[in-house]
Amino acid sequence: MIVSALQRLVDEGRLSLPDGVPTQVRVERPKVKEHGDYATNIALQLAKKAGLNPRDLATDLAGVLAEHDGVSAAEVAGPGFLNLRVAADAQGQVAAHVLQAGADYGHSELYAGQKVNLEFVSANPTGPIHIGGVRWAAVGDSLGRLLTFAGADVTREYYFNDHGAQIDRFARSLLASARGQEAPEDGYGGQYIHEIAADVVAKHPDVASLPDPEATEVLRAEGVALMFAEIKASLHDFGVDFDVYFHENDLHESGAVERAIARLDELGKMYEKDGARWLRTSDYGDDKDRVVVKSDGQAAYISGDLAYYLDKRERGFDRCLIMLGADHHGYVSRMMAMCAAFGDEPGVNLELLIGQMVNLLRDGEPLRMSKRNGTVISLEDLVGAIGVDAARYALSRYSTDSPIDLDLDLWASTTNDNPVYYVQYAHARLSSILRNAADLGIDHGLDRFDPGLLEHEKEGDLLRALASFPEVASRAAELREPHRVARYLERTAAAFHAFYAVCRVLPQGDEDVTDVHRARLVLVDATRQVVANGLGLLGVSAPERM
RNA sequence: GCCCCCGUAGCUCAGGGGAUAGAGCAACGGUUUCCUAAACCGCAGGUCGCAGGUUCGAAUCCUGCCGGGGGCACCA
Repeated sequence: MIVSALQRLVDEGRLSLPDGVPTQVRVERPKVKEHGDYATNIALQLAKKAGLNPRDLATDLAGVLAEHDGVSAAEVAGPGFLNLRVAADAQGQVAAHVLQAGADYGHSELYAGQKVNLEFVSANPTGPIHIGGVRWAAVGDSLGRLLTFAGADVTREYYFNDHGAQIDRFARSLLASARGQEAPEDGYGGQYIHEIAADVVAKHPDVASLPDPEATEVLRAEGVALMFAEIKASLHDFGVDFDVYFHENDLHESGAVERAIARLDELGKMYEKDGARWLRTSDYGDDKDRVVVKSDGQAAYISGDLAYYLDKRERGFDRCLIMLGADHHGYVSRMMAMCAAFGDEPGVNLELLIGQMVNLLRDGEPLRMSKRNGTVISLEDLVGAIGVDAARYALSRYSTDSPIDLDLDLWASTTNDNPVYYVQYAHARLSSILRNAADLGIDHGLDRFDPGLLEHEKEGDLLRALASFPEVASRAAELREPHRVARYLERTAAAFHAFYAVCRVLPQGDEDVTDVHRARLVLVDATRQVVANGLGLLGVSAPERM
């Protein structure tokens, strides 16, 4: 629209642009509503090229744009901003769009046709999921929902690390417990070790008396299976289910690791030094090359990553996203280098999302966690303390770039300052109005909806909030930032509560039902839908009553 | 020493180059004959860590410094 207006000015000889008319003009929704419904800074950007004063250019543009249907006003403001106002009925129409789209409102085709692999949590099955992993469970799952909403074909994947030294330590810790001995120096402690060891012993009464290698093997296999089942169950209770549980062991047993290394060999990315086989990651920005096969012939950890990445690509994933904690940020450059070594594009085919840590406080003091001593705060502990909804919301509400301090006492006792209730309460209130309307037999079908009746300031605020949901959802998916949805919901809930305080929706007493009541009910219905859609993206429930 | 993240109101944090930097909590003062007061309204609170640079315009982008957190294996 603005492009054609510019073109018209040029055609009429009122404007000359040496570089031609831009094909794209950035239009944004201003933060302050006094600046209209849409605003553009195009005049500021083009003024220099056109040799005009920005305000004059903006004024000319405004004159052309104001003639457009659906534009109620075009104003020049500040140094040369152009603010556009949408006619009231066009704005009110948003509510009808929302109800027509229903649960799909906000859906986009941003990633249509793309297969996305989203790997997250991937905690080792050597203990319960601890608090750090829970953040990725909440954020990762929500990101999965967002990407699906943005049209991607998403596979949630859990990389199940059942190969290597940590599992060995786990098995030895179980053996020690089964024999009533102290946990090994480098092992795991804690109540869960004893419980799992006891479970295995119940199944295999003679396990403690077997020779070490056999006993360790039994405990490893059974213990890992039990631990894994427990992790899966607690994630499920948290509302997080994975499509694929990928076992690292399979990569080693199927020859996938050898194939990945052979592939890199063909590409000339490998060399031998000091009896080990190295990958030239430093050619692609890594600090130094990495050992893939150790001098003792054992595969180094990265070999599993190589094979795993290749496997994902061979399974047809266009984008592989991996969520990692800040303690793994050192892997980013080597993983990206690995991606490049395969001839792929880092940042597109492989993307690593680094999130900061979660710290727990009790009585204002940091809680020290130690796997050795078994002082872990698990997913169940957190959920037991504050509930699934509050936990998921609290963990998703902040940018993953910032560490969060969760004060357990605060979250457990004073739920009042928890924003999740603010949003959920809005949903309950909305549902309540709709229930009451149904009881009164008021029909608010769209055939009778007159969007022009929604002309109160607070109705406008609310409509603008509803209109911005699709953009918020796709932006959150694009930036991999679910917290934007939470913040959006808080803004929208606030707009609704403010509307509710001044705009009566249902008729009072013997009052007749008017089209204003019906129009407001459409708005309420639409708001409920948007809040429900948003909460759904976070995996938080939308209660009908509170 | 090198790498990553952060530094915005008393506290916890939003703010992907724009207009007067926002919200919740905490503090203070109001609002309920009627749709859920877990709400609303008002008031107050700021050198956006510091210094340069780019730009018509910087909390936002670049460089340096200071402060906090995390990480730098032929461990996994």
